[in-house]
Order: sequence, then structure tokens, then C-alpha cells
Amino acid sequence: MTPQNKKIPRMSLERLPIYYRTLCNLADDGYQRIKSAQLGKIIQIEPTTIRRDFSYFGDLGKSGYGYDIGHLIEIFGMILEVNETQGLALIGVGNLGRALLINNFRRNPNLEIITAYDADPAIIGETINDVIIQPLADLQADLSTKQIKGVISTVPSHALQLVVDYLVECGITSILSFAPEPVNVPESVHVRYLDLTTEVQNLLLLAELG
Amino acid sequence: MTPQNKKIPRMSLERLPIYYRTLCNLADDGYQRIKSAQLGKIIQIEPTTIRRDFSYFGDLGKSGYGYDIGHLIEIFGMILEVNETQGLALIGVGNLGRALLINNFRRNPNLEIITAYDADPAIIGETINDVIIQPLADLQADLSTKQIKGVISTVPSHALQLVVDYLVECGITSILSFAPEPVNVPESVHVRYLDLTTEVQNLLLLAELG
DNA sequence: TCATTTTTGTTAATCAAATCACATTTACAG
DNA sequence: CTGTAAATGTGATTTGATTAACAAAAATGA
Ligand SMILES: NC(=O)c1ccc[n+]([C@@H]2O[C@H](COP(=O)([O-])OP(=O)(O)OC[C@H]3O[C@@H](n4cnc5c(N)ncnc54)[C@H](O)[C@@H]3O)[C@@H](O)[C@H]2O)c1
Ligand SMILES: NC(=O)c1ccc[n+]([C@@H]2O[C@H](COP(=O)([O-])OP(=O)(O)OC[C@H]3O[C@@H](n4cnc5c(N)ncnc54)[C@H](O)[C@@H]3O)[C@@H](O)[C@H]2O)c1
Repeated sequence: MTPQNKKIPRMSLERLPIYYRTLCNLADDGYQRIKSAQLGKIIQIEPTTIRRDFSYFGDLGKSGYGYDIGHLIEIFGMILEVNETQGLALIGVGNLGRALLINNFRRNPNLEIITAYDADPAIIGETINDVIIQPLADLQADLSTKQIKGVISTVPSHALQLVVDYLVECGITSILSFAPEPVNVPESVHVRYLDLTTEVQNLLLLAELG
Repeated sequence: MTPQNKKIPRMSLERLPIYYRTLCNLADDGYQRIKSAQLGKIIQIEPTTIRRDFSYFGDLGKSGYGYDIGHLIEIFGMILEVNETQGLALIGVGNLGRALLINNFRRNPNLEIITAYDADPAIIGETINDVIIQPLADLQADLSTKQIKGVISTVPSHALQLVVDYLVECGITSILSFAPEPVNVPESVHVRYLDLTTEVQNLLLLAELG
């Protein structure tokens, strides 16, 4: 079953980065093959779920043998496009944005923040990790010279809709926001939220009840 | 239907913090009532999903009228225990941990990082936002004087299992980790991951395919 | 080579969540 | 007070994901 033929379930796609990372770690440790049962132990996913997930990307395994780690990495890497670096823009270089920029996905060679923007004149012009902080209005122009695949926003809630409107206008279609304010965007634009407060509240709540 | 009687679906609980925050914002803006349809517009959730979620917590609405915002806030606030501050410990005060500590949930009066720990002697003793950075070994003792409801870990992947083992030993049961390394813990301990890299990869992937 | 064991890939069964559809309740206008 | 419009709460249905069960395929060892 090839990817093109059938729609791959959302959840299977969501797990792909986890599979990919884990397999890379295994390869680094010198392993060459893995069975769904072993992998399941490591990442706490049922082996049968893993096998079904893998099956969406082709007949990747061999009965009585398992999966070739190198082969899986190659296939999944292709889907995740790890060979070409995915350029990202960061909007809002406050405390959180700064931490992201300093780290800049150093463990993930295929993700890279290549431009950064802020509204505060006091920090515009500053360079962090080889990236110059620019006024947001420069983004439009930067797009003509740099391949920006997505945006990470760490601006405060009250500024988010404004910023996102501008991003949409510039043609950005993938946005990850650390502020949980729900924003209005056209159908074609994907917005994800990484809502720390909700995560913590859920953690405590589920410990209490669930 | 009262909360005690029936098990509340996981997803309904997960949405509770979002409902709560949104309702508080509406109250701040002077609104006193809301219909499931309006609320659904704001937070992009189907009205029927909202009504069913709410129904798990009692008969909160009135036909032909909607919901009283103050009443919802009171009920949900009670479930989320917003009246007593939930004390948190932060492990790992690097770039990311520092950003969290400086912000310290200032928009959420019921969450508060009350202690912080790190392994680096160079920063132990430093005070950020009235919290002193201590060696991790001090946590055990701190637990006898302070109510710590959960832990946020921003230590690197390679240190995570070690740190978590210690936390479990101390009796901590709720952990949020920014490092995606899967850890082994007893059944009774809840670990959540907030995996930035996976979030970004999924964002780009779903924009590409889904 | 052949029997045994292992492990996959997938059909069928289960489970959980979202949505539909509508009877019931309440607000409100006249 | 009464009739109409509006909105809830919930059985029934649909959708989607996970898990169980197992036949088919490949490896291994005698
Ligand atoms: N840091 C945390 O612990 C934490 C916790 C929960 C949620 N958040 C969310 O993440 C956001 C960022 O957190 P932070 O601690 O980095 O805040 P911060 O105030 O340190 O940084 C915000 C940055 O955004 C910039 N900014 C404001 N408006 C802008 C605009 N229109 N265009 C470009 N840049 C703009 C500011 O100049 C500032 O540098 C918070 O507002 C919050 O919504 C953070
Ligand atoms: N910052 C990012 O953009 C980013 C992105 C993806 C994932 N992460 C994850 O978050 C983690 C933290 O990120 P960061 O940028 O703050 O890294 P960092 O290196 O700045 O901070 C890590 C901190 O943990 C402390 N530490 C190490 N071992 C410890 C131990 N055993 N006990 C107590 N403290 C210990 C270190 O002293 C340091 O202060 C990363 O390792 C990574 O797994 C971060």
C-alpha cells in the first residue's frame, strides 16, 4: 500500500517524527534491525499500532525478521523531508523566543530558525546564534530570498491576531503559536498551539481524576 | 449527571482549561451569558461538543437562554482547583527553564513555580523571580515544607531518566517534560511530554499532506 | 530440505469521540 | 398568559483509532 493510494490517518502521521527520532537513536547506537515489539517497549506504543502505522508507507518489514532500521529511516526521512533543511521564522524574541533561538533545534539538523523578528526597537539589530533580529515588516521581503516553511510565534496573546494576519498576508501557511489565543485564519492556513498552561492544568487534573 | 457518577471522557477534561480561560476572558470583557454556538465560534469547537462536555458537570445551561458565564466559571474553577495555588517545581534552569521561571504563569494566578533546581554549580544560589536555584538533592527536603503538585522538567534528554527516577523516589506523581526522551515510571506516575520538535515537524508535515 | 518458530500485514472486533437529530425546556413578545 | 422562537441535553449514529486475532511469509536450526 503506497502513500498516494490511501489517506494516511492523522494519528499515524503524528507519530512519524517519534518513530524517526527513535530509529535514528537506535542506528546511532549501532542497531541494524528492530521488531515492532521491541520498538513498542521503547516508545510505549502497542506493537500492532506500530505495524499498522508502518504499513501505510509500504511493505517495510519482513515476517520472522522485523524491520531494517536503515530502510525505515530512509523512508520516513523522505516523508519528513529531512534532507533539505526546513527554514523557520521566529516572531517575538522575548524570554521564550530567545531560548528557542539559542537552542535552534541543534539536535535536529533539518529544522532551523533562519530569521527572527520583534517589535521592540531595543533588541532589533541584535544577533543571536547568527540570526539578526529584525522588524516584523521585513519578513515580506525576506521571503523572496529565503525559503521559510513555517513560523514559530512567541508573541503575547494580545498581539497574536495582528501578527498572524500579517503572516497570512505574506503567504505563510504554517504557524506554531505559544500563546493560546484562538486566531482566525483562512482554511488553507494551519495554526497549531503549544499551550503550556493548559498542559500543566491537564497534567494536574488527570493526576487528580483520571 | 454529576461528575462522581460517570467517568468523564478524557477529551472533555482536556478541553476544560480552554473553556475556563475563554470564559474568564469573556467575563473580563463584561459578558454575562453565552450560548454554545457563540462559544464554539470563538474557540473553534462544535457547539454540540461543547454542550456535551458541559453536561458532564451538571445541568449548567438553560434552554432558550444559554449559559451563565459566572456560574460556569465557578463550576469549572472548582474542578480545576483554581482557588488554591498549585505549587510547581522546575528542574533544569537553562535557557528554556529560565524563560518559564521569569514568566512563572503570571497570567494564571493558580499556577506557580515555587522551587527550582539545577545541577550546574555556577547558577546554584541565583535568585530568579524570588525563587532560589537549588541543587536537585534539596527537593526531597523541600517537599516537607512546601506543597508541590507537579514538576516541570527542562533538563536535557540524557539526564531525564535519572532526574525522573529521583522524582519518583520523592513521591512526585505529575511530571511535564520538555525533553522527548521516553522514560520508565510506575503506573501511578503521570508523565507528559511537550515535544517542540515533533510539533514543528507535524506542523510542516500536515501542511504538506493533510 | 523440512519442520518449527517468529513476526509481519491485515481483516475483524472493539473502543472512544464527535456529530446528528430531535424532544424538551425556557425565554420573551404580543 | 399564551404562542413562537431559541437553545439545551441526550439518545442514536457516524467517524476514526486502537487492539485482537490470525493467516501468510520468512528465518532459523536440525
Ligand atoms: N514564558 C512562559 O513561561 C510562557 C508560559 C505560557 C505561555 N507563554 C506564552 O508565550 C508568549 C511569550 O512568552 P515570553 O515569556 O517570551 O514573553 P516576553 O514578553 O518575554 O516576549 C514577548 C516578545 O514578543 C515581542 N512582541 C510583542 N508584540 C509583538 C509584535 N506585534 N510583533 C513582534 N514582536 C512582538 C515583544 O517585544 C517581546 O520581545 C507569552 O505571551 C505567552 O502567551 C509563555
Ligand atoms: N530550547 C529549545 O528550543 C528546545 C527545543 C526542543 C527541545 N528542547 C528540550 O528542552 C531541554 C532544555 O532546553 P534548554 O535550551 O533549556 O537547554 P539548556 O542546556 O540551556 O538547559 C538545561 C539545564 O538543565 C540542567 N541540568 C542538566 N542535567 C541536570 C540534572 N541532572 N539535574 C538538574 N539539572 C540538570 C543544566 O545545568 C542546564 O541548566 C533540551 O535538552 C531539549 O531536550 C529545548
